[in-house]
Amino acid sequence: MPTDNTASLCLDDQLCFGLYAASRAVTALYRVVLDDLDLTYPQYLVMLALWEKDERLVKELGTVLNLDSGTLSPLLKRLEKSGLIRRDRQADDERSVRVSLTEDGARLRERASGIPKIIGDAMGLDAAGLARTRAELDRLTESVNAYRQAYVPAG
Amino acid sequence: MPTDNTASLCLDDQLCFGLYAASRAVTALYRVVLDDLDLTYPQYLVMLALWEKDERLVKELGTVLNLDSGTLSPLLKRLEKSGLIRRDRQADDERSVRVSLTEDGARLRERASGIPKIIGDAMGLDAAGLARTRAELDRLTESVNAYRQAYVPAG
DNA sequence: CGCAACTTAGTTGTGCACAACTAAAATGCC
DNA sequence: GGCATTTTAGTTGTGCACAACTAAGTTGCG
Repeated sequence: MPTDNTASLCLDDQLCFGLYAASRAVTALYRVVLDDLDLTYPQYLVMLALWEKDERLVKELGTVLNLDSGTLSPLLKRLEKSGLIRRDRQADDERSVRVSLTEDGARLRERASGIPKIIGDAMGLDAAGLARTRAELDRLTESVNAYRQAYVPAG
Repeated sequence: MPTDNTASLCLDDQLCFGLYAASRAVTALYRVVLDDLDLTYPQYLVMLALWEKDERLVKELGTVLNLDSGTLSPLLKRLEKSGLIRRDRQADDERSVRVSLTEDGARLRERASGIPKIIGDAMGLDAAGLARTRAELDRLTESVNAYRQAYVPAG
């Protein structure tokens, strides 16, 4: 048994592995839940963002979800192909692409309305526990990202 | 502002998105840290498992890391190609493949010894915070996995 | 104006994850 | 022994993530 968890090369001790495992477990649950809507989890996240606020630029979606165009472009193409979104070049700035919901895309929101409750139940946390864990993870994400920005290899 | 976070179709409120973001942030940090060792994060996890206990069956690695052969087989092939591990069929059970460290693979452990501290520092948590968050995530993973096992679509 | 610098999407290539499937070996039951 | 069942790795195909790059449009500065 290591005396210092923060410096052990042991799988079980590491928070990062817990994070990796938890994230995959949640995604696996989303997979079975979203199967009915024919959405993947990242696609669901894009739909969430659009249900919250329609007509977003690709750039905007990238900022909100922390994804680059290398991930978003093909994903959005698939959502367009399945008829949930439209993509059109902005007239006043031909570089930008505006993503908006189709009728089908907007309608899908109702069918998705029960999902947050399912996921919440599965996590077995009350509202306070959810908020607290979420806050902790947000803090951790920010801390790790800040550290990475400042990180210089072998320094 | 929604009155019930557990049932809102809002991106910012959802723990699962926090989890997804945190997991990707940590992986991104590992990417720059592991660049020096020419390992990806999942490859590093396999090496961790082998440093802890050498000579593991593929099946065993799959259990420990929660990965199936569809993920592990090509990953192990890459580790073999880069000279860090060996793979040989078990003599007494030709179905099984035993994965073991090469000299280079074993030696790499020393170069990796500083990594847990870097990651721990980046997370900005003391030992108690790390242990607590880890325990919370483990509980969450188990709860979500149990729920998924029992989940019947539209039920 | 002219052109370099920047911004925005998209493409290409690599490596996970995972579902669905295959192949081969071991097990167990008659 | 014979054969269905199970176990174990591996293969194939899809969809993220992300680095590196390209293409096209916009901005800003001389």
